[in-house]
Amino acid sequence: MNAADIRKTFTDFFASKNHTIVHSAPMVIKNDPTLMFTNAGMNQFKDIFLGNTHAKYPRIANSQKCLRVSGKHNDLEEVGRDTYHHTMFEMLGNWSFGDYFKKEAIEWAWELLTEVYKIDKDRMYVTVFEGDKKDGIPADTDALSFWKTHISEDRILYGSKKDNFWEMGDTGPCGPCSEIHIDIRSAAERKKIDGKILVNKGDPHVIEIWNLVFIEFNRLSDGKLVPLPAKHVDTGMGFERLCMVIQGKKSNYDTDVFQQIISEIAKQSGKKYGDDLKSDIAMRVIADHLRAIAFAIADGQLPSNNKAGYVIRRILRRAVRYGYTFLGFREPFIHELVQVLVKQMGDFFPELKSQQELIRKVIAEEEISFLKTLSTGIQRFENYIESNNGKKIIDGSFVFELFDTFGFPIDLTQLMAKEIWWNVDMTEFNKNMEMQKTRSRQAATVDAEDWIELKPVTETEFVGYDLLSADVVILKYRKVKTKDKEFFQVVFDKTPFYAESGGQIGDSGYFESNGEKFSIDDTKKENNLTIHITKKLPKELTATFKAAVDKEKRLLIENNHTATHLLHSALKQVLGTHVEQKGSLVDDERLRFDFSHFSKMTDEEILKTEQLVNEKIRQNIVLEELRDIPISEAKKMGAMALFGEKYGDHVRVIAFDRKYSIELCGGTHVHATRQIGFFKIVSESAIAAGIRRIEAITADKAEQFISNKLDIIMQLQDILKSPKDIVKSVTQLLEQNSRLQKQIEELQKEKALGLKNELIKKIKKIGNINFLAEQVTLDAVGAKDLAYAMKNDIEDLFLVLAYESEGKPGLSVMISENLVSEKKLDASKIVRELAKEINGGGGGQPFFATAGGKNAEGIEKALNKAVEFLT
RNA sequence: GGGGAAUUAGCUCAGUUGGCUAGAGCGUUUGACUGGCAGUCAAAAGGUCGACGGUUCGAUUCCGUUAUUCUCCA
Repeated sequence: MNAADIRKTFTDFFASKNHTIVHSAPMVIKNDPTLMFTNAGMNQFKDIFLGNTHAKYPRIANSQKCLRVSGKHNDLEEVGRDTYHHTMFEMLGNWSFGDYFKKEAIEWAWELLTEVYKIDKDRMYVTVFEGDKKDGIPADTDALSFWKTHISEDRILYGSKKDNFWEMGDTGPCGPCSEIHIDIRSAAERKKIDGKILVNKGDPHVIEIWNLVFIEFNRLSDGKLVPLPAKHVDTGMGFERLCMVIQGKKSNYDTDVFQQIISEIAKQSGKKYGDDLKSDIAMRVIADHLRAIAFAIADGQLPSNNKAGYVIRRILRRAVRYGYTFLGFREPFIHELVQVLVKQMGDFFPELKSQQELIRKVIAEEEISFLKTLSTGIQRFENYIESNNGKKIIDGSFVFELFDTFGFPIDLTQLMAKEIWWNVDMTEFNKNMEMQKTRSRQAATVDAEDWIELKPVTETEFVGYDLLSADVVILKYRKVKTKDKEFFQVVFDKTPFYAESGGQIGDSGYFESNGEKFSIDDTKKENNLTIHITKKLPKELTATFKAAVDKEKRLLIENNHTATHLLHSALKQVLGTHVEQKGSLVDDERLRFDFSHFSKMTDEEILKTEQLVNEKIRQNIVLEELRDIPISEAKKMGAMALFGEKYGDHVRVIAFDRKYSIELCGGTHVHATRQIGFFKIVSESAIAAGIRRIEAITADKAEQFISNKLDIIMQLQDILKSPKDIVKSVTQLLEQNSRLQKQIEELQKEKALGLKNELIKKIKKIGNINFLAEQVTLDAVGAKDLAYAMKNDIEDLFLVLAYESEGKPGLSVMISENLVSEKKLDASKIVRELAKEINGGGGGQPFFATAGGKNAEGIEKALNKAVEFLT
């Protein structure tokens, strides 16, 4: 069975058990501060388990794209070294939300594995929870007795809380779990050691294949467990592992999921997979990481310099690094593999296929930039070796700097050091690393107190589409302390405040009761919970409050959000249908829209886009809002969905003329487009390969922008005495100007020459030195110019110039270089001496120095004193 | 969220106890050589030294704030 068949068999099987098959949610997560990427199949159902949302279907099954780069079982640096860990993987799962429980979950898992996939029963073991005295939970005898009907008791093992009790977090839903393990070792090995002993011991060939979680408790913040009214099933089976088992391989990487990619890498590098451990690891790393990056980009997460985007960048860089070190790649190569991946997975994941070109370009760009990072790192390394000639040991602090600041991989540093028989001070390096870590940890501690619940928490009703103020009560609140801030998070039963989402910033405003008014500074969403941020709490918490959104600000935000939709459609018309939204920011000041497009927009294209948007604004198109319609219907209407939508069978559709703009969107919009007034693009730029960014403004901001520009033109016209053609007249002026400039320069030269000649006449010969100390009516720069000019003309010069500018006295001393060396004269020292007379200080070089002071009366004295330095 | 670094001519970058009236290579323009292409030589143009504020007689250089980018940690 090939991988595609195995996947299909899974979904078909659960469909036959009355499960609804849903799509994989995007791998990139928005609106959850605790998670950047989907790391388990259950993520998209988290709200249901938390009780924030109701389940739409009682039974669900799917294959979910997941990404794991850190965590207790998975460290990015370990992926590829073994044969069964991955960054990106598919998790097959089935769920029950308050429907079936342990009996069916166990029965079906067993049926699917043994009867459908025909896996040898003799190789399987299962584990059940042994109970925990501290928590006061008994052993999972239910699971045990269900298992006994399928498998002999000596193949059932007890697991501790660590392995067999699943918790989502410190608090929240949790429960015992039951794992199915499989032994894929050879017969000879199995004879030597009983597979039972190796379960959960890290043997790569005795592995967990399916985890069945039975969610039946809720853990409170004091650590107590209470039974849940509705019990859920949450299962997860690693797709790649399953393929390995069914295809009779010893490594995930030997399955058809990876082999095509690996053989392409082998071809390009001229090495054979299986020949050498190090190059094998490199090929596995690259094959794995390619999948992670490609899917992340397809889901809308581009590599960038922070947060989720940086995680993606690092995964890619790790792949480049392995290719560079172990396979000898010196040129970008990973982007060439994209086509192989798309050929293989593009059918089941159409998002890969539709964005193939973008994925390729983005990866290529990133590869180039990392290869550059490597070469600057090598340069720095070589400079260090040269300037520490023969030291034979590289300072830990230097290695750390190379790593921490310039991103040069530590293992490359070690490799390069080894090649020239140098050592690296790793103790010092690790010390630096440890310091960095503790510093970060300290800064990251957000001290959130427990939620204080005033009323049972239900879903907060959002009324902000229709109302800007509402009577609300507080459901719960908590105090949060960060390093330099302290504030409260408040949850209402309903709210007109829009929580930051989909690029639109959160509303601000206030809530009040009994004449007491409290500002709401921001509104955020956490796990579907709308959180209002305020600095102060009312005394009477149980009162009914009037919660009101800052109306003006909201209107401006709506202008920009609707304009974003109009722009999106306009771009598709002007540039083509390949334009896809890649990011968006909407606030009360401006809108920022990132989209896929491969070349710089021309001035005409920008103009055309603006014209189209403004035309739509003038048409005063009325908002058509379909608040709760099935996603299938929305798609039929042609709504643009972004990065694939999260599961949920009802969505909100926003249309401004169905033929023009129709999008799935949760944001707030104007009632009719004329409110936007005017739309103006202020910049168009590149933010990544194949991605462009437009920044634009609307309404009074746009009006202001235009009137400022017009004002400049009016002023110009005024200044130029209203010519017919401003451009022509300015051009003429510029020409004239440069002509005059040259004349002035000549005149100034003449004048300076005059001044210079006048001064030259005053020069006194003292010994063989040409001495002059004079006051001039120049400023510091003029004096400097003059001094340099004099130096060029007069040999053996000793010149002191004094001047007064802006009421302050200044001195400049210029001494010919030959005098400096022959007579050991030092303008710097001299000027400091002279400056005493004007209550000042100064300095400079031996041949030229300046000083400034406060006492202009002293100028004459200073000039008189100058002659003393000649002897 | 925290730490480090970078930002200098159209491009790639030099420029350390703060003072050499800011430099190089490539590119651009002009001129000469040549039948043309190309090339060689010569010359020129081009810089608010990211922005703002401070210290100083003087800041590209030191300090602070900010923007953008890079990078490591959480």
